[in-house]
Amino acid sequence: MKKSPETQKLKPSSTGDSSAGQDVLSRLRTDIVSTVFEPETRLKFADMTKRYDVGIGTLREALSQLVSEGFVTLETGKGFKVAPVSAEELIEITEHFISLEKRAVRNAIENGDEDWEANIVAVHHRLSLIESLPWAERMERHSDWVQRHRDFHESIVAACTGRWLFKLRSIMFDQLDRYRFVTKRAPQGIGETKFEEHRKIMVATLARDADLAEQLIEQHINDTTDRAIKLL
Amino acid sequence: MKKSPETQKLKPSSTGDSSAGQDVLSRLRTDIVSTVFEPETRLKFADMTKRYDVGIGTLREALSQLVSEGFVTLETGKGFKVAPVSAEELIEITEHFISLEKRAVRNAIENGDEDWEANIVAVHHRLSLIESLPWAERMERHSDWVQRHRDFHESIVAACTGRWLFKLRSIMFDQLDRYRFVTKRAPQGIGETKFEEHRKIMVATLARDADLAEQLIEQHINDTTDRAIKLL
DNA sequence: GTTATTCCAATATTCGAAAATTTGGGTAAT
DNA sequence: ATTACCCAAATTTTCGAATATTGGAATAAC
Repeated sequence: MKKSPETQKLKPSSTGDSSAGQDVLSRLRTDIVSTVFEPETRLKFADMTKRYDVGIGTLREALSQLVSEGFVTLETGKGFKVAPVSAEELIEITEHFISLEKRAVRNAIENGDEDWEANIVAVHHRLSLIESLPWAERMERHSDWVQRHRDFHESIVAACTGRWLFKLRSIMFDQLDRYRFVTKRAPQGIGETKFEEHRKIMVATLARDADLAEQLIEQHINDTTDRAIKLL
Repeated sequence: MKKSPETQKLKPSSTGDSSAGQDVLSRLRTDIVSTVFEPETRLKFADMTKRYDVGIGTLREALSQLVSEGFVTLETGKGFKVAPVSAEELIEITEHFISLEKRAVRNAIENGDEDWEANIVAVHHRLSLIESLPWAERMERHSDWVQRHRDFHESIVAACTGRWLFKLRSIMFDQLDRYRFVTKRAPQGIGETKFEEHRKIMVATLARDADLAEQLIEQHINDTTDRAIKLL
């Protein structure tokens, strides 16, 4: 099983633990978030082994982790399915995420150093490169956007000293990503609004204004969720 | 591979999805929580397959889930290790658990029905059977106690309607369990105190007194954590 | 004596064949 | 027409052999 060269794709803020099995986990998660597999879809091994070119065992291992993360459900004997989505769940996830993210931002602002600041600026720049693109082009690179958007919000709270606070907010963020895909079909105008919101969040964070940063993030997330519910 | 009859062991409040693979996950988690494997211990497949009498693949699948749950770490190529512990982490986990549990209890008290109440009483009784035992005997059945203690606290918040609130509080509870084992070496007197605390929590919950239940739980958890830190 | 290299044993990782389970449909009995 | 039962196909679950990787000891080079 030769590794194709494109595996070497850059992963800026990722842990960097390359491995055949970890790759399929990552790809699977991205495919679910990007709704390549719709909610409730049965994930059959026969199809999957061909799509990802790995053995049944390896696939099973990746799927098992996604069960813990809440992306996939497992009924013994019936196999794996993509977890369902609902407006109700979106609302709850949003609630928890905002609560955790606000604490994480405050913590990060208190503890962040110069490297943290520099990374935010760098990652925001990468995000803005896609967000300032014409709508059609931006849509083509949607999966890139998903990754960079995640990186941006993560960079903001990267200096958070609470390991579990960070972990819990990341779980919730990944879940929100599942719902965010809906806004992919949103009208064109939204793009610019989000672009501006991200910039404001960055500025407030770098200015160490925790109150403002908290407030902006809360608005930013609530706004996205409201829009998503209407399109759900 | 014939299923031994004792597999039919009763699992009161569990999901009830019996399966060879799920069993080993459950057993493995219990063993880690019960510190059968000390933190930082390497989890070698050669030993494990004999201990749990399952294949490598099945074991790997269970370990993968435990990585997501935070009990185990995985360094690619180097294998699985039991996650480390620290007083710092214990404090943070306690903080998050109390915050989540308080919300979950209040929610459960608002939404619980008669079945919920009946289950609490039943599960508490099972717990009390062990907790009222002489100290020496109780220690012998420590792993039973771990399970029943978990079931008790879970039954209290079982009626919580927030699926993710319940899930997040469960993640934190399981993590706390890892640290609770330390109190296994605590002086004898503690047992009776905890016994009484559990009873009070049950009574307050059944009386639908959310404020009191919240307060009792907070004390109960903080007390356990304080004791654990001293013994760490 | 120290550093670098090679090799080997121990271990982790991956895979697909075999066993066990579920699903769907066809047949017979009511 | 409806239910119960059984069989066959499809699918999941489990396992251990085959492969790849790591760590360290023995040897060689400096």
